[in-house]
Amino acid sequence: MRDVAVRAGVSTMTVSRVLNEPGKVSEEMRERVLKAVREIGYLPNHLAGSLSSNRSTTIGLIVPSIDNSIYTQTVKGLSEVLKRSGFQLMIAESGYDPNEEEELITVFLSHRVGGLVLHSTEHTPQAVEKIRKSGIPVVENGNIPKEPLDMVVSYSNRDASYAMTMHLGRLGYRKIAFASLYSVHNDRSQDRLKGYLAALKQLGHDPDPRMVLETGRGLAAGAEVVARVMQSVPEVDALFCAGEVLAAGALFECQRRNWSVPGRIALASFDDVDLLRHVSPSITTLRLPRYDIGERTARILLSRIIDGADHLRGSIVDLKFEVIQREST
Amino acid sequence: MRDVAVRAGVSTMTVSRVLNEPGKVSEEMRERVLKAVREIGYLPNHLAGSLSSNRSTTIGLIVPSIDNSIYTQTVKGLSEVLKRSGFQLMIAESGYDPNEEEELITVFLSHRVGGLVLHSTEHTPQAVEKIRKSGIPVVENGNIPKEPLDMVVSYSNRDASYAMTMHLGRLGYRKIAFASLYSVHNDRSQDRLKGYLAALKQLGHDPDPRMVLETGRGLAAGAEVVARVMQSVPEVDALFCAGEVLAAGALFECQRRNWSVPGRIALASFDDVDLLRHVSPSITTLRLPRYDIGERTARILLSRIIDGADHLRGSIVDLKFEVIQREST
DNA sequence: CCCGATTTTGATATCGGTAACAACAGAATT
DNA sequence: AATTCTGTTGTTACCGATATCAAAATCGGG
Repeated sequence: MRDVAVRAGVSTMTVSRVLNEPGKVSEEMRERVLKAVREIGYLPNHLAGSLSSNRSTTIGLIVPSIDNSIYTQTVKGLSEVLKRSGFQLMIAESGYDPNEEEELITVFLSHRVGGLVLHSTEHTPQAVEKIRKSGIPVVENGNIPKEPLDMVVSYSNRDASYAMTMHLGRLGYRKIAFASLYSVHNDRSQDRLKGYLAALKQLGHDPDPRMVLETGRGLAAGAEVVARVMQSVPEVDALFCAGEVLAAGALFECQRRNWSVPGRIALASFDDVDLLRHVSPSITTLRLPRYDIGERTARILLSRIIDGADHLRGSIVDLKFEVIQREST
Repeated sequence: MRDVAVRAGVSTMTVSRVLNEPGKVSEEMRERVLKAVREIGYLPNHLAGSLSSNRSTTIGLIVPSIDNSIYTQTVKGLSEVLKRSGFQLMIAESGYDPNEEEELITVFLSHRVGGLVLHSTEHTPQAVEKIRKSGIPVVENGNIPKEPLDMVVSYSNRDASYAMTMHLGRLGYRKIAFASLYSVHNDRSQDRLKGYLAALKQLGHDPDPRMVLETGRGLAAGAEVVARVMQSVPEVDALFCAGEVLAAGALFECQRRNWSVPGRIALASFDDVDLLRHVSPSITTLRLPRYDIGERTARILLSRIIDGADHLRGSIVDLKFEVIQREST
């Protein structure tokens, strides 16, 4: 930068101004400086800038696992909006582990990120403490927590699950089973279960522990879960899989075993991915605002950081979802 | 840091040493400093550290699109290895556009990343120039380019495509069609086509332009492509889809139209994802070392950055792939 | 027990910018 | 014409760490 300043015959301060607040510099200076910048091929040093101004254009994002098609839509939304404002994303995986998450938060804080986005809504007390102390804005994304850290942009897992279960009930299914990922350290799964149970109650169905299943990730887990429930409760007539991979796995297993869907058993899913629309029968599911969550998260974070919009502190954005009725129910 | 130093009654330099080169500090000092660090809850400022030492623990990664299950495995490999060495990943999407890529490279350079990982192997001349000038290590990931920028960790798209086409030929298929994504600005597609054509030649089949198809992304594109080739060349007996989404889309379309697979038409895919194993018929495909690519990329980059392993400059790691024979062929 | 070698610690400059305020010129006000 | 205001540019200090080299402490050997 010094070189640019010398070449343009101005002070470094003027160069800095041309680059950051062009309005405050006269036409003539601006051109001289920009010319020098071009000639030298000068690249500003963001590290120095952030250090000096105590402002950072980096946002830290922690997702449970990067290779999950669900998060990628949100990441895309985030990334696209942030990029437009010259912000960058630092991404890390917590592997569904709150301690790992805490570690990553520490790393991001020491990188002095301007904001944090957390997909999980379960954190260690130390993590909460560190975030509070840092004072940077945070958005939680994966659920609507009881005690938000700061801002929240999400849909309600409970409400979505409730809506789908009610939908199945209204379609006339009497024995609706529910499958989700293991719910330890996963309040999304827990809330989905709550929604299911609340809907059953509303429908006047009796909950049956044999029809509430938990399993791991992957298509194989979906296959396993549908086989399991068909065996233990032969009269089951619908299976609501709280996860699109589980649902797809369940469908493939039904096809293999020649269980007609929805004739023998109806299938419903959580989250709308391309796959569910293209299999036959196409699968009834919930459309969740994954991309929007990313977009809104970015916007609200930028408002806080750039405009200092302190009135947004603690705001909760509960985005809409939709039940998509298809052939599988 | 100053606070810590005062509290421990030492100089900031000693604090810095305790944190970065504990071996060079006496037992006693180390404990005093660590105690003070804990008491104050001190978080080192990475920005300041990087600026001062001119070393960065951030790696920039540019992928064409984040929401592509193919890249996520590589990202995971990268991320896991980097994390172990305390490095962070900055991720951005180029949207398959070299100009956008150049822009992002500039941004990353101004963030003073310690290294760059590019999935694309096509770059603007300015991008190449900037990278050269910066002197930081770079790994290209998506293909093995004719003129590497620096290091390469990849498999050969051409060889993989050749291998699968030969495999189909050896299985006895006589009319093998080929479908890929649009090949403009996409040398992966181009190389896959080359491999296909080379194999046809080797097999003594005549290439037929009606059997070389290009299309967009998504399951619908796969459906469209199989319908198109069946109509224009009814005697086609195999379709090699250079992309796992295309292959899945093609299979679903076959199921819908009751074209038996592989009886009426065989299907082969590129890339091994869980889905292809679980559909019926399961789909013959190529297993590519996606995760390994990430892992190796991270390792080689770290060697360059931490150990200054200059002999690795320009090295090319050509990773192995595998043909997975399944029910669809 | 002293001297040079080695290890440990500290003082200072610096990394590349920006904040804060000072200096100055020309325009507007009185 | 003197005064105030406004807008532009420069000066200086500092952001929070590390590199470098000097100073102090420790050590081993004659």
